[in-house]
Amino acid sequence: MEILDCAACPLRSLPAFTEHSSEEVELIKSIKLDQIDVKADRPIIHEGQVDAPLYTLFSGWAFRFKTLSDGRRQILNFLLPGDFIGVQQRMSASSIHGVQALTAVNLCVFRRDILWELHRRAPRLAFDVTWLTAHEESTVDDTLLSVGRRSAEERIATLLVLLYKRAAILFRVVGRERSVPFPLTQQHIADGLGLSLVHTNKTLRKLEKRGMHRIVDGRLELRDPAAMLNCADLLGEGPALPRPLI
Amino acid sequence: MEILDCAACPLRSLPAFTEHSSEEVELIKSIKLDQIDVKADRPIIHEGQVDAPLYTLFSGWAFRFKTLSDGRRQILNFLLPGDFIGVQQRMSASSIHGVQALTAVNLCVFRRDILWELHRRAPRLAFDVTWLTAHEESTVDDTLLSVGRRSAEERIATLLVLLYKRAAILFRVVGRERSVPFPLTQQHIADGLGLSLVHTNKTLRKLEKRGMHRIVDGRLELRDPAAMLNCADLLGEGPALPRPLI
DNA sequence: CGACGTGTTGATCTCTCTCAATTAGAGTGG
DNA sequence: CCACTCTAATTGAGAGAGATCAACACGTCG
Repeated sequence: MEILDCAACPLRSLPAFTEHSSEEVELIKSIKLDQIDVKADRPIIHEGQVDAPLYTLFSGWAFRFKTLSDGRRQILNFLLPGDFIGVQQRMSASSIHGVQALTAVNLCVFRRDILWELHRRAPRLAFDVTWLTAHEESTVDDTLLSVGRRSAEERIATLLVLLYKRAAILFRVVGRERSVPFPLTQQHIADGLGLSLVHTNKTLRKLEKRGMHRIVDGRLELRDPAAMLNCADLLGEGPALPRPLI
Repeated sequence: MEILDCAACPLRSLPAFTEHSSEEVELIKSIKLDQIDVKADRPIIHEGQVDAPLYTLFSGWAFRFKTLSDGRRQILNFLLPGDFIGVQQRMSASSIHGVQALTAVNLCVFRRDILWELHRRAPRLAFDVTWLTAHEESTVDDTLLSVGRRSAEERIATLLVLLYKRAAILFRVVGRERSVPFPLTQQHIADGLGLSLVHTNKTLRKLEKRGMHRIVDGRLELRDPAAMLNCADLLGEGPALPRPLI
């Protein structure tokens, strides 16, 4: 893919995102190194990698994860367009996670020292980075609550509702379409919720038979949003809108 | 307690923390509103509270948590002196967590709009805030890995090791003392690891009988650090040092 | 002295895991 | 065009880690 001009970035024009000043866009443009493609299921950042650059996910889905030495894997959170990748690697020496493409993705690549430069030259953008970081943490908090205290049914309902909401904002629902893109395999769901693959399948099937949702052709449809919300014990937790570095 | 002069802050002089310039200290001083005490087991920030100020934990232990509507509670992470409290509340409209004192604590209170001011006037300090936020997220990441993929034994070993390391840095081990302060009840451990109280007790007891640790009089001693590390599947994950806003 | 919080232990119960086997679709090569 | 392979989804059966229920010990405190 051709390197896009940040000033014409189509992502930023989505209703989900707030405005940048033209100087800010210029700065972003000046620190953008490249724009790259990564194929589905390929690593973006290896677990333990320390010299990774910073990325903004431009298109496609990805996820952050950690693994134990015997291979058990936990997905920490899912990344959608506009999400920032690599702040933790820059900031913390310890406790590294990997990032992997879930679908084919396209990434904007930034100089790895931009964080400091941003803080010096564009406090507003730096503020946004802090915002995004804090926001990502709150997502992990939600997942931790699920994995620690919710039953398998509740966990899955929660995940489906939250991902549906995020996807619905980013991928405008066309016409009377009631479904959103949903590229996760059941293995991804299992690894994201601390469940086994088999139990994930059975639980998913149970919810589907109850008429609560349907996953077909890589799309998710919430057929009974009320029941889903109820099962998830999520009341009015509207997701806040991130301000991506784009 | 008397309001301390930031310039003379005893916390900052600990080897754990890096230097601030005198201008930075002046700025911190100027945005510091107060210094308050909160008794053990008392809320610092209520779940759902939106107008909370920002705090730095000056002394004592605290924890962040979320609860489900039926009362199930998940502790997200434990807070020790130097930790920052309240960034998420400021940044994200959704998904609020509570913060509660675990022991009696003393907190430095900052104006709630300092985040923006910091970014404008002291980029280096703002950078530190981003650092702390990212670092706190990596802590939650570790816990999520534990809760999602580790057995009860492994979870407890992991928690004990990580808390021991943090506490050992902050509360210098006196003389040939091999123990660190450890104010958590078994209920806290259970809520932090997604386990039931009973099972937490039995697992703790099992590890203790194996000679791996001892918890007496609010202090934790790792009697067999190697076995602990091995059980935790933690190899060389030295905790990075935070730069607190103090 | 009784109430309460914390820790301890035994006895069940069950949710979730592990093992195993089958189906269906997509890709590959001869 | 047809074996062959691989991945993802599916379903049944049995096993087990951890939950729940219940009782009791101990120290602190009003």
